[in-house]
Amino acid sequence: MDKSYTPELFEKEIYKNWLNKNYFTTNPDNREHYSIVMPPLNVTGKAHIGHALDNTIQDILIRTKRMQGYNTLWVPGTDHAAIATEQVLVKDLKRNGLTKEGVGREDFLKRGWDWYNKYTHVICDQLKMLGVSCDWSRLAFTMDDNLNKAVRHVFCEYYNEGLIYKGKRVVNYCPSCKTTISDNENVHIDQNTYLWYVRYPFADGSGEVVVATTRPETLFGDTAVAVNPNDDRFKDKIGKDLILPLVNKKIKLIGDEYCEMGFGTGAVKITPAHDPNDYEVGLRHNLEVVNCIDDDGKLTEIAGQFKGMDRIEARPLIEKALQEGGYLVKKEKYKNQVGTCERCGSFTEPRISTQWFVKMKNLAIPAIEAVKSGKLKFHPKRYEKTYLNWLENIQDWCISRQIWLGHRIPVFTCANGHTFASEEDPNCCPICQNKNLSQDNDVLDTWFSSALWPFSTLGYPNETDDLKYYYPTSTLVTGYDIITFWVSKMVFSGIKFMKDIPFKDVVIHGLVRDINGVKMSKHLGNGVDPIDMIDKYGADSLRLSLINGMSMGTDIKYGEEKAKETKIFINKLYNASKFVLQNLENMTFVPIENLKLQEKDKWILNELDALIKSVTKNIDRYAFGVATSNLIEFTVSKFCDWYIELSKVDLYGDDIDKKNKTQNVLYYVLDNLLKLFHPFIPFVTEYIYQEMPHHEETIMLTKFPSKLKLKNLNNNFDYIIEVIKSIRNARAGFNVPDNKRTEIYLQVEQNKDLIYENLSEIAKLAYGTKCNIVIDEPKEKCAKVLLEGIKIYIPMGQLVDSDKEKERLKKEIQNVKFEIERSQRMLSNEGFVSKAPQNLIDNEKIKLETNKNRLIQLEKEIEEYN
RNA sequence: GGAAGUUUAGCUCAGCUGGGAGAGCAUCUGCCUUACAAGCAGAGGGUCAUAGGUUCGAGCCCUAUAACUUCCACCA
Repeated sequence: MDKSYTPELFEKEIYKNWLNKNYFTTNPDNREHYSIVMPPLNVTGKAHIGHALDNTIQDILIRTKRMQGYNTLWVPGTDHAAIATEQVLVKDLKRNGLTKEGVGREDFLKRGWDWYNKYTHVICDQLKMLGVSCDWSRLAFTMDDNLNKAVRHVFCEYYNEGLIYKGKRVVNYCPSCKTTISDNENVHIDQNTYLWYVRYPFADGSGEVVVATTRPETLFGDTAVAVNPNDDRFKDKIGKDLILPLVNKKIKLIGDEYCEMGFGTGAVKITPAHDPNDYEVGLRHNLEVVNCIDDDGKLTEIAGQFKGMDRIEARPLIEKALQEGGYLVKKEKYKNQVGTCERCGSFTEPRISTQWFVKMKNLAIPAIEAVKSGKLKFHPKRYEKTYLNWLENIQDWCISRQIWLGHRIPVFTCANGHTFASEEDPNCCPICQNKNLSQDNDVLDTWFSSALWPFSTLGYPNETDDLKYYYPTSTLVTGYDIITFWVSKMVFSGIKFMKDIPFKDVVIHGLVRDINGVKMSKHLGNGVDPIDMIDKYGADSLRLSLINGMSMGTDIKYGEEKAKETKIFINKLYNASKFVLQNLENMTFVPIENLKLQEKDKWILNELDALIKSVTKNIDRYAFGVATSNLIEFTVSKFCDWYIELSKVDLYGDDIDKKNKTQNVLYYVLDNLLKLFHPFIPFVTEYIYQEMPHHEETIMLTKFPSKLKLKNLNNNFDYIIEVIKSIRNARAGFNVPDNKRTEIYLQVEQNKDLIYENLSEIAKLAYGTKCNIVIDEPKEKCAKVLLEGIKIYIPMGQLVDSDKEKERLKKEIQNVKFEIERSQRMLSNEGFVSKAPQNLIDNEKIKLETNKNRLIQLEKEIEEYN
């Protein structure tokens, strides 16, 4: 082994070997299954740190379950990310002086496929660097033939059941991406703008109505002004005609509850084409729908002189025109929220258009029930609220997008006007056999295909063995940001088409933010590149740094420092392993249960047993951050700081039997520790494991440690640790440098066997040359340490300062007195004595007794100084 | 406007069903002890946001308050 941990020397090689040996590939058998479908990766570029987190968590689960004997399947996959990819391609075309319309749909789609073929392996290779143990032979893509088939099948099922319909709705439209976007993709941001007060005169000259608006450019699409029917100010004027400023068209003043009485001027302009509420009002009052903004976000003909201008840019000019026409009453500063496109950031326009929808009400009901009944669980539980809240207020799902990349809506119309959905591309109309067919131009929302992910990747709509065996999957791991986007859609789709929920546990993690808690973005350049971290610190360091200390569902502040710190820890583990391996020469392997263990051995095995329990428990409850903290704590503070140091006594000693015993324990503990660590840091554990004697082919297929079968591990070796620590403390109190070793004298009253067994250990770890058992106090000038059942003398000649020593004793007396008081207070509290558990009370009594004895000793001691 | 989360050492955060406050980094002191100086040993540092309440006992449960963060929502 190299001097220190150098992951770049072995990570790639190890992964290649795992792949070659097909360890990740699996098929149905008679074991219990554990399956996960990977949230599909967007084929738009590089993996980001969120991918690293999400996939590390999944890999931890898969690797643990695999070692625990389950048939573990992890299906990887990619998503066509229609809008994002289309944008990139359009930009690319533009650079070459082309347009998508220019090259045509067919050619454009071909370019899409070229893109996917080119970039799929980029992101997959990056995941491989992370060490993910998914079954690459099953890599799925949302536009694969089979997934395509699933999408069309599902669409037709919905369609034929009447759950899909075409309708007019006001939807969010991004003029820059030139497509409809879902409510979820419409991001509201705060905006400082103005409120324009505009005068709408009555046609008969009998005064005016003033309305306030934040969007004067939509004025051209106004087809009414609404007031509250109970508003005395306007009551009798309802039904009269108003003149629409600039357009000089007559529109009606209508009464509608939608207009709140106390709000604003009491009157609101109604633009059915460009506001969802106004559209509703329009329906109630049979208003005309006038589009004044076109597909490009430009004003239409109705805007007269402003025709062809961008809606936002036209604003100041419209304001000017209103002013000149005497229509502008005033303009005041105003703060409100506007919708922007999640992808490109441009202002979105609510817009009336014809779209395809899925009726959601009935689909949502069983999806709600699945969570409420406890069949489907979220971890942490609080995210069930997000999920339920959304489903309980569900709106119909707009599934059509006006782009080309993606699954084209399989609805056809023949020359005779028959419309039908078809799973296969049809030759003729099933009603009239007419061969002149045209297909709907829109494609489906990408979430339509990802909604089917847990079963489409397993072969649906075919009834495959995979589907029978692995569905429902076990766990879904994802961020809280797509609970509504994706998780909920998979649940109702699964229930609808597979008659069962798609997974039993949903594990929600937080977002990875930068070290200041700011969301990482290209724009800010504050992103941490996971590949960069892997290059610098190794994949294991990246993985562990993301997981350690994390608590599920809350955001992580992440900076390079964390990977750096983690690498230092892994180096420690690496070196401890190296120490063990270097000292196993001539070891006679003995099964641990056949060894006659020493107290220190029992102690470390006891600690190991506790570790196994807590790691297993915390993985089961998805508290990975706690599991790794425990592992690290054990490694550093138990194994390295104590057991390895203690082991040196026997390893370097003359007693062959003791040496062999210690070698076996070291081996046993390291072997278990590596296995416990493997799911979290797979590479380095495999690397070290391969250096171990008696190893199997790979650590990843070994059995995950379970509770030790050893008996009688209980012991009080902690007492020895206390002895050693108190000697170190006493020395430090006198500023004795660590390299100045002294003899140590012990007056032993209790725990004699334990102490005698560990005399060399105490000497070694407490900077002693030797421990001597004495009956009487030594004549030399010594620092004294008094513990329960033992008096320790450290001869330090000139270094001992009686005043200092007295100070130290005084301080100790103070502490002990405080402890005694505390115990007495508790034990004299009747409530405590009558209600607290017995073991607590007993403990307290013992403590009180011990401290009382100690106080007597200490006081005697200080007496001697005086 | 509705909802959720966070608030613990100088910094980043752990702390499972309530039973004497923890880690890492940073700081200070001493050590190149043959696994590791990317290290070892020791030390300092916290009215667990505030105010009440429940309890024999509260970082943890309840109620208010404050600050920050996030999600959802069509208010001109």
